[in-house]
Formats: sequence, structure tokens, C-alpha cells
Amino acid sequence: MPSLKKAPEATKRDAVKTRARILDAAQSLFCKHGLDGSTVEAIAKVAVVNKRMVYYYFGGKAELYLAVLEKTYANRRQHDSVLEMTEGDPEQCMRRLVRSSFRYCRNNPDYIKLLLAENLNGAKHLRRSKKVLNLHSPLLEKLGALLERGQQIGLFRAYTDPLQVYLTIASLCFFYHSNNATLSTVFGRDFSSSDSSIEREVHVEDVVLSYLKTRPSVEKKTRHQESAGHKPLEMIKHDNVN
Amino acid sequence: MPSLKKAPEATKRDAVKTRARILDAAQSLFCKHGLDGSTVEAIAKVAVVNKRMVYYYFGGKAELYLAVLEKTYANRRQHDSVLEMTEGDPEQCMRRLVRSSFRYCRNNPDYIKLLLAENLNGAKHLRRSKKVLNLHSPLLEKLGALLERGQQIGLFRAYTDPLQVYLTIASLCFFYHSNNATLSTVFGRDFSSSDSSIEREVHVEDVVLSYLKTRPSVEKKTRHQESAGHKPLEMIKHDNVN
DNA sequence: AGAAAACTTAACGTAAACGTTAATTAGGTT
DNA sequence: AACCTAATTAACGTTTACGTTAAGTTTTCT
Repeated sequence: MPSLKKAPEATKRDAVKTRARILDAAQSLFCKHGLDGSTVEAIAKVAVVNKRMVYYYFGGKAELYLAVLEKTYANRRQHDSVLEMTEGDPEQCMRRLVRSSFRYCRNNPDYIKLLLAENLNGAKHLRRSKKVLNLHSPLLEKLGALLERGQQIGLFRAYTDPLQVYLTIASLCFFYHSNNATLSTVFGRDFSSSDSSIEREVHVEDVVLSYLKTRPSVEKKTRHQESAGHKPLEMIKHDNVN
Repeated sequence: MPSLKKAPEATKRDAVKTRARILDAAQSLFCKHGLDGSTVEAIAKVAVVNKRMVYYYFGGKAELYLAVLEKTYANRRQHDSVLEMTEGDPEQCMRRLVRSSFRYCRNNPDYIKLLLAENLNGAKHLRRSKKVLNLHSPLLEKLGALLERGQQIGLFRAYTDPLQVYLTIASLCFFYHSNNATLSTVFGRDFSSSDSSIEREVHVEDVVLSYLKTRPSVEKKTRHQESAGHKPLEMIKHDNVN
């Protein structure tokens, strides 16, 4: 047995594990308190590690944050890549996709939190990442193929833009979870309850499928042009001052 | 003229104006950099005011933040309350509502930012507000009445829950704007462009109306129960670790 | 005009957090 | 067994930001 390490039995020093502990602690705290809200000292404490280790392994707070971000995105992509969409009833495939997306948001609050934080700062950190750029999104391609399959059997409407459909699914799944706190506060009820979540999930599935299965009429297209095409956005601008 | 103040002509001291300047500066900075990211000193500087004034007028940073929050919510409510939905073609009313909501998000990035920030911290500050609780939302009631009107002329489907419809509209309008930064980064294109925005707006309108105008089949209802009712959420849980 | 109230300012105390310097320990290598 | 390097620690310097103290200046009211 040449390169087999002996059983570590409570090894005092382990670079990989230490690094991982820091990363996990950072994710947990960044998601709870944001980048500014989390201190390097607190992260170190949770990771049971000396503060200096953060700088040793990651260089600094910002780089650590980026590492957390990339890990989170990778997890999401991995989740998407597992989805089977190339065969079977297109409607069922689509429902599976929507459900999967909804539940991913439900089960991964960290993902939600990190995206919220990034959007608050204009994706300042995400933009520094080389790993995250996704010009040819595999998910978008799979979704496009699925839409095509559905169209060909006359189930889905024609002329759908996969990107728009993707955005719609993402909106419906993400928003409910990202804005759960304010929604619950304003409406004075608990949207995070299991019952509310299931009810919402059913509705979301319904909305997406209704859209895809609706054959757009010429009449409707005309209305669209009326409503959005002619009136410039500035005309109904409202500013935010008192 | 008993209680008519004389013309101030460049008054050196003006409590209301000073207070307002602080509030505006705070809103601007809080939205750009968040609560933690903004310093009282910076706010004072933008407001052209001594730092001490923040404490004099608002008591502290947290209270100032709450004041900004309440002002922003009030502005949104005021915007909603103006909408006419009680007469005219229900479809047109609904399209107007969706468009109005979409464009409000587009034109009020501060509103978006503050909501994002609140959701990041679990609505910690918003919950301290007495003004914001909205148990009997006037908008929800107006929306319910509109749905009813549409149903009665056979235009909209029956059994719609106004709350779910509201959430759907909010999702579709809010998400595109709240997540514009990360979406643009990941897909490598500019979703904030006027063209993208208009294209999205048309799609969103289309999605909402498709849902409302689709008559749910019995078959579909059965599928829903299959898909969401029986399988418990825990069964497809994914955790966020590597 | 004078006093009181409202408003404004400068300067300071204190605490917390980032990142660094430099010394120390453990593990594997020769 | 001595050694060398990777991993770890303690302690410190510096900056920054919150909030306060106490004193000054307008405005307003009598």
C-alpha cells in the first residue's frame, strides 16, 4: 500500500478539512448576516480556527466570499444538470422542472440569501468570478429542446422563447422564497408554513403550464402591441419622492 | 394673515427641510450600500448636515432606516391606490395592473433594494413598524373584485385565489428587476436595457392573462394532486453541502 | 429686548473589525 | 535524529464608525 495514508485518528493538522470548515462557516454566516454583517472573527470562531487561517487559506474576506458564492452556484448547476428532460411526456417533464426549481429554492435558503445579497450590490463580487459566466447555458438548451418537443405534439404553444420561459419559472419559484419574510410581515401570516408552500407550488405549476398550453390568438397579439409597444416607459414614470 | 409665515428667503435654519434632506440622503445611501454599508457620517455629508443631526431628528441609525422603509412602503401603497379597477373591460384592467406593477418596479429601484435588504435580514426592521401591517389589503380586495367581474362575464377562470394571483404578479414583476444584476452577469447580457425590459413586460402580461383565461380541466386538477399532494417535500430535499 | 426653546456644531470616547507581524508547533523527509 | 516546511497561534497596529458631551448660534415668544 504505497500512498495510503494511515488512519488519522484525531489528527491535529489537516489543511483540507480546515479549509472546508472555514468555507462552511463562512457560508453559514454570510447567508445569515451578509458580507458586512459577518466578521472574520465570528467566522473563525464557528469554524473553530484561528482568525489568521482565513487569510492563510483565502487571502481575505472578499476572496472567501467569492469562494462561497462559486460553491453555491456550482451546487445549483449540479442540481439542474441532473434533471431528465429529453424523453417522456413534455407536460410531465415541465411540471417536474417547475417543481424541482421551486423546491430547490425552498430547501436551499442559503442560495436565496446569497443571490439577494449579490443583487443588492449590483453583482459586484459575482462579476469577478470566471467560473460563473454561463453564456451557453445547458439548462436553457435543455429547456428549449423540451419546449420544441411539446410544440411538435401540439401540446405547447409555438414561438416561445426559452429564456423568457426560464425567467418566468425562476421568478415564480424564487420570489416566493426570497421575499417570504416581508410578505409574511405585511400580510400578517406565515408563508413559510408547509401548507402555504404546497399551495403556492401547485399554483406556480398551474401558471406555467397554462401559459405554455395557451394558443395565443391574433387578437391577443394585437393587444400586446397596443399596450406595450406604443406607450414609452417614461410616460408613466413615478418617482420615489414625497 | 394670522398664521402665514413670512417668506424665508434663504433661511439658515429649517427643521423640516433638514429632516427631509437627511431622510432623502439616507434613502439614497441605504439603497446603494445597505444598512451596514452606509455610515451615518456619509449620510450627513450627502445631506449637507452635521452628523449630530441624525441623532437629533431620528434618534439613531436604526430608526432612520425604519423611517426610510416606511416612506418607501407608503409610496408604493399610494401608487397602488390610484389604480382604477372597478369598471371597464376586466382584461384591460388586469393588463393595466400588471403593467403598472412591472413599471413601478422598473422605475423605483430604491423600492426593490430596500425590500431585498429587508428580506436578507428576515424583515427585522420592517417588523418593528406599526404602519406597515396590511391585514386587510385594499389592493387585494380590489383585485378580488376584478377577478370576480372577469369570471362573471366568462372571461376569467373560476376559483382563483386573489392572494395567489397577487403573488404571481408580484413575482413576475419584482424578480426581473430585483435579480437583474445577477441575471445579466450570468447570462452575459444586459437585461436592464429598454428593449429587454419591454420584451419581458409583454411576456409577463401574457403569462398572467393566459393563466386567468385558462379554464382548468378536471384532468389537470387530478395531476396537481398527484404531483404535489402525495409526495412529501422532504423526499426530494437537497442540501447545500459539497 | 431678553429669555427660552429650537437647532447646529466641534470634538471626543469607545468599541469593533480588518489585516499583519512574528513566533510556535506538528508532520513528514532525508 | 535532525531538519524543513506546512499549518497554526498570539498579539498588535490602524482604521473606522457609532453615539455622546457640551458648548455655540438662531429663531421665537413674551
